[in-house]
Amino acid sequence: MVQIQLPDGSVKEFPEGVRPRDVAASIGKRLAEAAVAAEAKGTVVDLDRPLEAEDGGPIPFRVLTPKDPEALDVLRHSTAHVMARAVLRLFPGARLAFGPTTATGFYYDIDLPGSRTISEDDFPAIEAEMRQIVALAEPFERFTLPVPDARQFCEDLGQDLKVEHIDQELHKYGILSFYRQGEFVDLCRGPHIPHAGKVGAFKLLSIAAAHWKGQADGPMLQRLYGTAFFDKKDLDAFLTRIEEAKKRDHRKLGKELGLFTLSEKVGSGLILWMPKGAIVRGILEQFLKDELLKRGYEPVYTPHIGKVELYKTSGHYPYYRDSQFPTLKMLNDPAMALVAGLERGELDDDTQKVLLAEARIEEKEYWELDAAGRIGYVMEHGVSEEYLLKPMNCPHHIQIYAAHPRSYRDLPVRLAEFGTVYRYEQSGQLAGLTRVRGFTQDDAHLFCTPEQVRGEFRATMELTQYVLESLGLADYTIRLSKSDPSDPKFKGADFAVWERAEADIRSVLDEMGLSYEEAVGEAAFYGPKADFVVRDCLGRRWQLGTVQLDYLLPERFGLEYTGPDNKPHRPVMIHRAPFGSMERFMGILIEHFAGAFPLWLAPEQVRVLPISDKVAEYADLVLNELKAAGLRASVDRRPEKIGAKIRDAQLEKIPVMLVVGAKEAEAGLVAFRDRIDGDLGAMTLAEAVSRLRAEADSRAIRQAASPLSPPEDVPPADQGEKHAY
RNA sequence: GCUGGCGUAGCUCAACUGGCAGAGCAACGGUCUUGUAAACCGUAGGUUGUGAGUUCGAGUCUCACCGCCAGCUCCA
Repeated sequence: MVQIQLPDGSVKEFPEGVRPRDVAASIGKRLAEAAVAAEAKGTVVDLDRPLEAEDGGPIPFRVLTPKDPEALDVLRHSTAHVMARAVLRLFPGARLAFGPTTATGFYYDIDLPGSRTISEDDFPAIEAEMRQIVALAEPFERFTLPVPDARQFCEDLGQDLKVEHIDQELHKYGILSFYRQGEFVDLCRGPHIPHAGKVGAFKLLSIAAAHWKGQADGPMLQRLYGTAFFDKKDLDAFLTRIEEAKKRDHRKLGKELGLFTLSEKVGSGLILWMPKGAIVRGILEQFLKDELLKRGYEPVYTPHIGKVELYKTSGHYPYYRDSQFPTLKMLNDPAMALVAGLERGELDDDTQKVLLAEARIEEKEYWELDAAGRIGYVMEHGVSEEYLLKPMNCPHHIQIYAAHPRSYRDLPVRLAEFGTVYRYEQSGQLAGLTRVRGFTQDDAHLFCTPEQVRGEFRATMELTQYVLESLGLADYTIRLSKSDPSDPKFKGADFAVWERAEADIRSVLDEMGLSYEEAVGEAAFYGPKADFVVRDCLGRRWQLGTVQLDYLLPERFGLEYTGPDNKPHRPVMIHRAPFGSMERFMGILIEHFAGAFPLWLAPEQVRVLPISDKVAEYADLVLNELKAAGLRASVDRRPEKIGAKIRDAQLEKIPVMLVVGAKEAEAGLVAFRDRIDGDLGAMTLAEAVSRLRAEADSRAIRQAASPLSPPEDVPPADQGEKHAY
């Protein structure tokens, strides 16, 4: 007998091998009809999967219906099978790779014969084929085979990617499961819905390429994305939400609202801040600067370039060579003379010989080259100085720390700078403000004693939380990024030190009561870190604020302080940036507010709207009062009707409009119109000003009730692979 | 960097299978003097991303390059 414990706590007995379907039926007919799958002992299983007795007492069990989120996941995975089946019908010879679900749908990686690709034009045909399959409502039938038979079976099906996967990964499981649906059979862990008829609504969303098993040098597969729901209404709501989310895209809003721009003539990934965007960014920077001064930081300024040796010492240069702009090379004087002479073609061999010697250039290879080759050779070897656009600020700040002897009494030293750094990101990776090639970090480096580490780390975490909360950004997760001893990135690291650092961070996070996920291998090469991760309007995850613990760079640069024992000690460094990058943060903030910044951040806070130019003089008076109160204001003097002026101000997302006509001019009033609450009626100018000042000074955040909940998360691939075979 | 898609006026988009590059909004000029989300009339605006090629003829077809978008890989 099998003992089954239902969600209400009651325990029922069934014969050995009873199927979840039977259990559901024993509870009620409607439940049995609605059943999609079941959860037994915390695992989601098919309705036909026999349940076996356990030693540990009754099996916790519940029936999953379309109301349960887990059921949606099962449905989507089954829909992925339906899609794969449709594709195999339309493209005979296609080879299947992986077909997992994601938080919002599913995809299947497919290799088409003859390097054919799928395009969106193929979607209607695939969807039509899928509809036919769904209409047949054929069951998903599970069967198992031992590895050798399973391997042969896949080979017979011509699914050699599956064969490869069995050879490399799955062989260790001994027995593998398959699901059959009509003529279609797929190696798959399951579980699945009982039959295809449960698929209420589905849609293919996009097509893109993906590498087989995520290996950059592996073959490219077609990744076909789709989503499915039990109910068409849910699908429609999902699609509407995607459309709404796209309207928040910071790239679209940034252009519409004149916040920033990009120019092909300047270069990809290089942001040009326009006046309105610069105001918002400037306010954010000032907000943080004020906060840092309160918290004992000292502002510093450092240049945009540094000698390449500096970054060789820090270790950044060798590690990130591929993602840096090339170095700036300065030639020594004789080398420059040599290049200039060669370009004019007027140097005899003797002169060249003399200049080569003066430039300290090895001449053996030189003479084998033609004139152009010689110029290149000299430019390569006659270098006196080589500079790098700084890819991060720490080495400069370290030099400030090291500029004079430090006592333990001076620590912690907290050096802060909005430092602009340059990284040559891969072209395909650039995206609006969120991934760029030049950006400004709200950077600071803390130098402290080992005893101070935990306190300083906690203080910086609290600062970051304060900053995010001040901006109404509550929807973030914290990621503890750790080392990975098997990753060459951490080669030569002292893992005893790393473990201590990771334990320090973990204990601070626990002490603060913060929940976090741990990410192995995500650490910086010099230390573990706690990252604040937020999502953009499309659900993509971005790292914003970060707090990083570093025992390595103080070592590499030989930093010291004198301890109470009058002996030299090594300080510990904390790298931290609450906003992360100003560019990325602005991008996220634009999307967060949908471009409608709260009063204290809005580029234009108030617009005075005269009813006609008969009150132009009064409008100017109002404007001057607003400006005198430190508010960013303008007057709309266009010969338009008031309705048009309101509409335009509303579309520009200006927080407050002050409408003035003859009535107001006569009585010294303004008609106060709020972007969110609408017409609030007439009030004195003084009243309006104090109201505005109060809202701005309190940094209040009011947002129009948004029907748009944040989009669902798109999980990292490793979380999405639960149906990986 | 890789795979695929897309580049037409400042913006949003038209232009049947190759056959005279167009509209709305914005801009500019004028009329109207306006009461809480779009007044009316007119003017101007283009080497169709760049460069080659095919063709009597290219926005449209081919190739290369540049840029953007999605995904993959990467991300100090």
